[in-house]
Amino acid sequence: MSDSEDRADAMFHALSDRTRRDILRRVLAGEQSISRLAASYPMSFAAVQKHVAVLERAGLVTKRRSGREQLASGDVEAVRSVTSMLDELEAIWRGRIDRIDVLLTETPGDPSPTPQPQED
Amino acid sequence: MSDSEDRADAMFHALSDRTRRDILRRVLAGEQSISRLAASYPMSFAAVQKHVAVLERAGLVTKRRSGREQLASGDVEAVRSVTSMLDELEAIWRGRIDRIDVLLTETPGDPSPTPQPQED
DNA sequence: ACAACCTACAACCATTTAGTTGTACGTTAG
DNA sequence: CTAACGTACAACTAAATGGTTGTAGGTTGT
Repeated sequence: MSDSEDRADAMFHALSDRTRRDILRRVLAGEQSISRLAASYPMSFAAVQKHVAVLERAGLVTKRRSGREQLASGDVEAVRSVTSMLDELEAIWRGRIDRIDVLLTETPGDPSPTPQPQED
Repeated sequence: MSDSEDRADAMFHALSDRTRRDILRRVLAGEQSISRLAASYPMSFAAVQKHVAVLERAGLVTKRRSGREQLASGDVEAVRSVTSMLDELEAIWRGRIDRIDVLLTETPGDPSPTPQPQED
């Protein structure tokens, strides 16, 4: 149903942790094994593994197996899709949105099925 | 210490909830009272109040009192600052960062104070 | 004055999150 | 073969999150 909103939730959530942002920077700069990444942070291997999993679920990172290693790399297209969500917010501010009602969802539960103009 | 990282944490976290993103869209389109906002969502007034507070702490929204109403409006500059964080990630991917070691923080705990080249 | 309205905030609850440790399993090097 | 390495995953804990209800205080209109 709200598929793109689910994706947005996952992406922003993935980016809301500094360790994950740091991991993303590294794997955007170049493929890195999980253990290589884990060595960079003052936490357990499993913790870093989980962070990578969060990034992967959000689509910001992809994994590729090479022998016994798992190589992670960042997906710049996913980063761009987040940027465009923010650009959309900026466009709303500019008032340059054609059909603003499409973006201003009455969201979960939708108490106003009929799109009332909602003026004062 | 990691002041800008704290801010980034707060901003991305604020954006990671669809209700908050929707609220942000509305207040970017124009000032809205909290109760007006609350009427739009299938949750209690207090819940919406908390969401606005999260957005406010992140600096994405500012509040102004007008009589008995509290008017919230979106700060587009804050949105732009998030965009530039993402642009920075994209720049890393392009490999066009001058001093990448500044961005690739050894983060919390910093186990490698001496910036080793870290080649294979 | 008084009722209705808007807001603030505390207390509580269920779920998720970020971290830990421990175990298990495939892979690589001697 | 065996030891060391890289990973996966389950189970657990503490803290944060998103929601609720209830109470209280300032503002507005009649």
